[in-house]
Amino acid sequence: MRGPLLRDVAQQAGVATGTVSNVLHNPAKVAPETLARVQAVIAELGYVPNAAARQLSRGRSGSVGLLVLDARNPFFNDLAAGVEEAAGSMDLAVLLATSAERADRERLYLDRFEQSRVDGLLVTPVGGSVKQLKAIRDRGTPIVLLDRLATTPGFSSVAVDDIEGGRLAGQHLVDVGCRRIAFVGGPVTLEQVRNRLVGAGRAAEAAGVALSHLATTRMTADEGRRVGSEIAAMPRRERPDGVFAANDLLALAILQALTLAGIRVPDEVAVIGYDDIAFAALAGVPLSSIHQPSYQMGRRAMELLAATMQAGGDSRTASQQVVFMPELAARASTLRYGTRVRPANGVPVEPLA
Amino acid sequence: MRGPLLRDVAQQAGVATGTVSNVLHNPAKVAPETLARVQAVIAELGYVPNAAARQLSRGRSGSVGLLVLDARNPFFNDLAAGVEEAAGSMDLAVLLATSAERADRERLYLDRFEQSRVDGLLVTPVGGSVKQLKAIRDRGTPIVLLDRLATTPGFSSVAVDDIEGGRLAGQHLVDVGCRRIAFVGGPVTLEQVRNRLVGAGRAAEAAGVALSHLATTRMTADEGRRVGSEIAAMPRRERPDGVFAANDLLALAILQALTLAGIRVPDEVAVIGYDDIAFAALAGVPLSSIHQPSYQMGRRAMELLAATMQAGGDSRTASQQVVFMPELAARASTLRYGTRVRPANGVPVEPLA
DNA sequence: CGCGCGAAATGAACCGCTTCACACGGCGTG
DNA sequence: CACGCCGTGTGAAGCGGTTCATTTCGCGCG
Repeated sequence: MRGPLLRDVAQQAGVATGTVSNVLHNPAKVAPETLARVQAVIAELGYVPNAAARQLSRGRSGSVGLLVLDARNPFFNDLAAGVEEAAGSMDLAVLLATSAERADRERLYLDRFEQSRVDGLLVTPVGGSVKQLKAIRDRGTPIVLLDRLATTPGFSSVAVDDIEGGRLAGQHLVDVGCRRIAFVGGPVTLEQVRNRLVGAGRAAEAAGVALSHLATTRMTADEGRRVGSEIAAMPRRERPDGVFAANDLLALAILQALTLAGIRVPDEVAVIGYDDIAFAALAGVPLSSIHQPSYQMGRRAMELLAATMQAGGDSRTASQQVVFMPELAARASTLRYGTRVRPANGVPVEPLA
Repeated sequence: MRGPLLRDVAQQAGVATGTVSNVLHNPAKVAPETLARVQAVIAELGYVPNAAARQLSRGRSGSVGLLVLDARNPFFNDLAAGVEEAAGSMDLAVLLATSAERADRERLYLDRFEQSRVDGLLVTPVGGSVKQLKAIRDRGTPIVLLDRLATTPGFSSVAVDDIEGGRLAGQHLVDVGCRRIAFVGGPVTLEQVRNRLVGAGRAAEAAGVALSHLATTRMTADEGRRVGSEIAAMPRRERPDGVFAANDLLALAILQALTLAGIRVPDEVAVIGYDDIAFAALAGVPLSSIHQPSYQMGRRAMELLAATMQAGGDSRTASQQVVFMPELAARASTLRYGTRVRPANGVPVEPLA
């Protein structure tokens, strides 16, 4: 039941195996009529090259591994699309895997990738596997860290400035007149959460506005609903008049809980999220959010990786850190009547449709 | 710069290559102390097996290919998660790719998968590549079609009954008192859209209710907004009092457009979507939808594929069609005050093979 | 004491392709 | 006319594992 081999094609066409190989990869090096004949035989026999054999003899896989935290998160989907796009134009295949934020799965997939001899690796690290990453890199596989600033020297990375993102969100709430801001998110073991909180804190402090932190155990809709109801249940004068949620899923759930409780958004409470997923703009009250150029980040990361791969063979190239700036996408959930908002850096403010 | 090979490990540990291979795959066949010694050397040298070489000599890849239409669609994310879960428990790796509904990409990835000698293939066909799929199957790779009933004999498939889903949605709108229903979606070249429309048509007809079709060119938020505004702009007596959108993205956009235009949902217009994505329940007015057991579909498809793979080697097994039943998820966007809705039928029905 | 047996280890043959040193005319050039 | 070169082909030597028939050895048993 095994299919025809390259040597079967060669025999059938009356040429050497090397010639068939050339027909496949260097058509220019083959005389026109030979080429035609061989191609005909290939079609006739239904020959399908064996990728494993090719990889083995070539010594390169022609693919890169992409390990993300959560395949269901739109942010990572966009990121992956960007990577794929860039990889495609370089004739590289992308192997995608999800760690689901679990260290054991991260280890598993990193192992698999290394065994597959990927030419490069793009990783959003769960954390804790720095050692393994170093080992892989030291064995010769270029690695670019994603969505996390490389603290460890020797790694390149593409990330977005979460502190600045937090600051933007906090400043925006201040700008629309909030005096008691609540930051919702957690666990703080997540670097992103910490940084966004820090950024918001700076903006609040600078404006002399109070900032509280309502912790969540995870960033899910359930947790958002819970916190939303808690906020709604607070006595009016203690209640925050501005909520900054660490991601859009939380924000949307909070928004819903508040609305259901009869609290007017943005008049009584302004709400802003983070990530600017497609559904943010689709909410009943369109949700303000912090936009990250996820697609571009993916592209850029892949380009950076490619550069490292080129140089990587022999020279120890300096690592690069690319930091993207997040942007404010202001929508109805924060834009109170009569508020005037300074346009954020470059970004079109989108008031109601 | 090349890493240590299996034979280096063997030499260093003073054993034959076969023994090292056994240490890796049949530890039970190796004497305890030899095992320990070899493992120590492996760790010391940082030996990483070469997957290509292993695959070449074993003749199997230990992986399956999964080709979906759209990686950004939550439905496919869930499906993929189900596949991955099932595959994981069978020690199979999943290679994921997106055709983006483009026939050329479908061809490309099918080729790649076949060249990688995947042990099986799960495909949501774009359409038009039936021929290629047949060829691949005839060359010996088991294939299970996803989210589409296999019309071609000889293919197994896992799908959901879209006609029934359409009927459920239509019936629900009838049940909550709608007399003029609009179906929104397109293009009708998509089988799913056609079937949902047919199902809705049956329910409407049976109840003697009018059903119109507002066509869209694509199922995107933009198109939803457009149609939503059009509906809002209609004179009241012509306006539908129930809208069934072919997916949730459309539905959410319509919902938003109606709300923004000051039309009360569900009182003036009831809205129901399809897919029951996570964000449906998070909308300002929680969106009713038709739920598909995407995760289970993924699991089941993988199991079906595994069964085919087992049998596939020699016997020509009968193909199986598994059809899941969609379920109504009734929420605020259709539940008018005082309406009584018959509970939807309980459990997914799987007709046996 | 000789024999058979199972546990442990061996190592050469293969898996299917790419590569590359080399062969073989035919042709323009000095 | 001899030479070198170029356009075409050739085919054997790897690439790095797995497999399996075979060898080795210690031990219980008649």
